[in-house]
Amino acid sequence: MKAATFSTRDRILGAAERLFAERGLEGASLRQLTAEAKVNLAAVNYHFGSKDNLIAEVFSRRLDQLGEDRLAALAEVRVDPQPSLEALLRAFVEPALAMTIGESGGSAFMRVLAHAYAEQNEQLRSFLSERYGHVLKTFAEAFAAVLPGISRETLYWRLDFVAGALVYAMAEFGLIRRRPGVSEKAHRARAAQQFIAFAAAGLRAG
Amino acid sequence: MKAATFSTRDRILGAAERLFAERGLEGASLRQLTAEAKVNLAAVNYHFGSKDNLIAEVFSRRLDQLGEDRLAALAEVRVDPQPSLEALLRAFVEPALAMTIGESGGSAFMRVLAHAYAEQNEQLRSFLSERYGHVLKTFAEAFAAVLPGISRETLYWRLDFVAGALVYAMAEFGLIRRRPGVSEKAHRARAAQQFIAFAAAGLRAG
DNA sequence: CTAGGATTTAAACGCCCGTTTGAAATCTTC
DNA sequence: GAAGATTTCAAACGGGCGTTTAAATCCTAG
Repeated sequence: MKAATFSTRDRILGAAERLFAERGLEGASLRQLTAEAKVNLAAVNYHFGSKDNLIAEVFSRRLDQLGEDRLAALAEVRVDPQPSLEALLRAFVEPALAMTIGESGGSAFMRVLAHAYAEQNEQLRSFLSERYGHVLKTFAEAFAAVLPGISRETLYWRLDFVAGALVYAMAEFGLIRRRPGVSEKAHRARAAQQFIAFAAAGLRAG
Repeated sequence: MKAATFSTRDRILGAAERLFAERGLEGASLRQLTAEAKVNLAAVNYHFGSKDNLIAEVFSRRLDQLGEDRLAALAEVRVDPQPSLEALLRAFVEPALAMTIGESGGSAFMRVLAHAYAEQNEQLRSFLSERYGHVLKTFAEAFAAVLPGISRETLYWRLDFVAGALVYAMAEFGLIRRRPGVSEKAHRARAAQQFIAFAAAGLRAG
């Protein structure tokens, strides 16, 4: 545990993500957070100005990365002029899954996101759509191209359902838990496979 | 506004549901709550013992009712010895939708539920599965009966996805908002129709 | 009508919160 | 290695939190 190899700022961000996920944005206090990061209480206000700014920074870091990864995966899929619906879904889902297994936080950030949704914070919501809307729009176009028989309204409803199921699944809200014998990686791979089959069928619905 | 026609206890429960949904279980304070209910601060602890007990009571009231309604709807559908998957889904979805439009709180309680999920409170989670697990189990059996080709594992995954999409849709997290001209009732009916088509296709997936 | 239990009330309890402060320590730069 | 900027630190600030208390009020049964 060489925490000292990370800067104060980075240690705060890491601890913030972990604790926000565990206890929610309001539930995680700066005192808990700075203790976990082994950093002085005042450091948050020194480096970020306020707790709210810290929250915004946590979201920006992750969502910018996730958006880039998703668009990159989509571009790769689109090398094929007529990609399958499943391939498009994979481009959407796998960067999110990779984020939740690749990092120390596990599914932490997805729970932060779920909290944010549940808190119905309008400020945060508009921040998200401003910062991230173009990614969803690009994917919506791509889905529309491979689902020619579907009205725009129906497509948007179904994308909403897909997003809901994905957050729910990735935050591990559901009944299904990873069994002791199964590695987290294998569990996630299974989740992705199940999810893509389910979502593809739902999007294609009669 | 004749608040006085409701008992102190009932006014607390009503205000609690509204505020918990707006601000989360931790975000809503007893001072805000008792002010909204036009009730003395100490009344919560007098009538419920603690804030935690009040939270449990809010969940119990709603979930007991929802569980009963869903099982009643399921029983009705099962009069037909070979009900359609869509009919089973309707029995699952419509009591939930009816709850969110019938009451003053709108989609309030669903957001309370989403908060609870996001908070990953183990105590609450086991409370939910203890109190509510039999309803989900009964539905799982019914779904299994009309989806003979599907393994148990796959069925559980898909039910998880369905639950996630439903909570997400009902809490109005998504991009789709009710348009000014459309009544809430009509909006919900459209949501139910879209959701059932999507979920049925997803459950049947190849 | 009145005694006694149920309810409501105002006030206070100790605790944790986010933020601010000004001094100490640590890095930079010449 | 001194000067100056950056970063860390302990301490304190005012304020909101859930809960408890004891007195005041209301209700009801004898």
